[in-house]
Amino acid sequence: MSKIKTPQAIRGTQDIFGTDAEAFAFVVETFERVRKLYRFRRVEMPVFEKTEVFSRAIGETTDVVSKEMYSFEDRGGESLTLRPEFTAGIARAFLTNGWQQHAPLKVGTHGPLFRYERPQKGRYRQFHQIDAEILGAGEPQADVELLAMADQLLRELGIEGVTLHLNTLGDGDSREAWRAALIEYFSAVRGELSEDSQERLEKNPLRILDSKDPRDRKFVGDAPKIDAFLSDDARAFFDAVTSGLDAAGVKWARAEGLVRGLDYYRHTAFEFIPDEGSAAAAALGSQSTILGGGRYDGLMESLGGAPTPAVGWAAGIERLAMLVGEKSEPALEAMVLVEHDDGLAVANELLSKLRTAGVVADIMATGSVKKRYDKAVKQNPQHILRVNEHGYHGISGEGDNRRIVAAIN
RNA sequence: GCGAUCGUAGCUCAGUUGGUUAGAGCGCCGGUUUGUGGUACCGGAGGUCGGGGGUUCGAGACCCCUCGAUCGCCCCA
Repeated sequence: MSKIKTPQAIRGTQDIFGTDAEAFAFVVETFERVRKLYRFRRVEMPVFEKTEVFSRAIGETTDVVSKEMYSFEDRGGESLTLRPEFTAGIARAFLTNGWQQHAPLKVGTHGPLFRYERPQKGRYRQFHQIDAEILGAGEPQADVELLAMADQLLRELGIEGVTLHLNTLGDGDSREAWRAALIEYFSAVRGELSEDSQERLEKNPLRILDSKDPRDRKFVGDAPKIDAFLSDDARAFFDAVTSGLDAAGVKWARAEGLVRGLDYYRHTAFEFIPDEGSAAAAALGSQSTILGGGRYDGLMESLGGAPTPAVGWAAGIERLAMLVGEKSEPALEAMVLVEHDDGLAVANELLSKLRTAGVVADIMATGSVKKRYDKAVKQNPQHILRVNEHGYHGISGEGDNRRIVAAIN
């Protein structure tokens, strides 16, 4: 018999099991419940799209597109890509399916995303997000509702010590003027910046603002602020968002340095980040953003559609699952213990009745009688139903067993 | 893409300055003793020490490469 080598899992993928899987499911279930409260409609999206959907929407120069996508040619020679995010695909669907007729359209979804990155705590190559978008809504009210939903979700997940960091990038003109000012400002001290930021100066100068490098931090404080470049409209928009949040009881903090890495963002940008020193911060390590998003009014045009305002956010399920605490698997209410194999038929009948009645039940029917009891007890059942060759002959266990008794009679 | 640490049975880990048949606990399988559901004990299976090269009389221990994990940088959810 030749030795077959077991193939190993692909780097950066996870096999989630037990209490971790329960925490994962808890996040998804809570999201689904809150989603319905806010009347976000469920959508299911393809896991892959034509590569251009992402390259055009997200931006060719972004790290996500330039070095993190899983792209391949299908048998027809077409370049396809495993989705690295939800937003671009949802925007494409909005355009190709004529969802304009439903605008403003609130949708939510969840599922796996793929990014070729170095795996790390809270960062995987196949990871999972929950996602909420409001398409075709240009009013600040949409931003407010979306953020209120995110805030409620985090509360219902029982996650504490997390703050909404909020910023505005202004409209397209504001953003460009600010960007130009930042380039001018940082170019003057170029030689003193970190190597990373010297490169960012070319590719994405906004990102210098949230650099962690002390060499950069020195200059960030005095860097030009977006507020100085906001048009009156952009300022009014942001004010409407913040006053709406206040009215909705959503706590937030202004974060002037907060920017987004993807090209399509305008106006509102936000991240929910654990407070320094909190348990959540410790649990997440350096991958600290648990929910992030913003307004992407320019995205539809980049996909060839009519100008369509939209806002959205996404949150990493793995990161949220790390914060929701231990989620135990459902308690075993009734264990049917088969003391003799001739009792199997009776046992199966009992099991059927129990489960039909909604009782969490399992069966133990292998090994010696002693082993059966030992193994059954280790699963910590609330009650044990004994079955032998003569049939069912009793129930034991602490506490109320009326549901169980009623189910089997 | 860069850096640091790490990789021994299913799991958690020991394995002294390189030296005879690689160990423990838990788990698993079998049994004994108890016990009319949580005990104690005995035995067993299971590892080409992540993989590949090299140094050496001899390497799980040293060197190189590679794969993977973990944690940072970067990026992002």
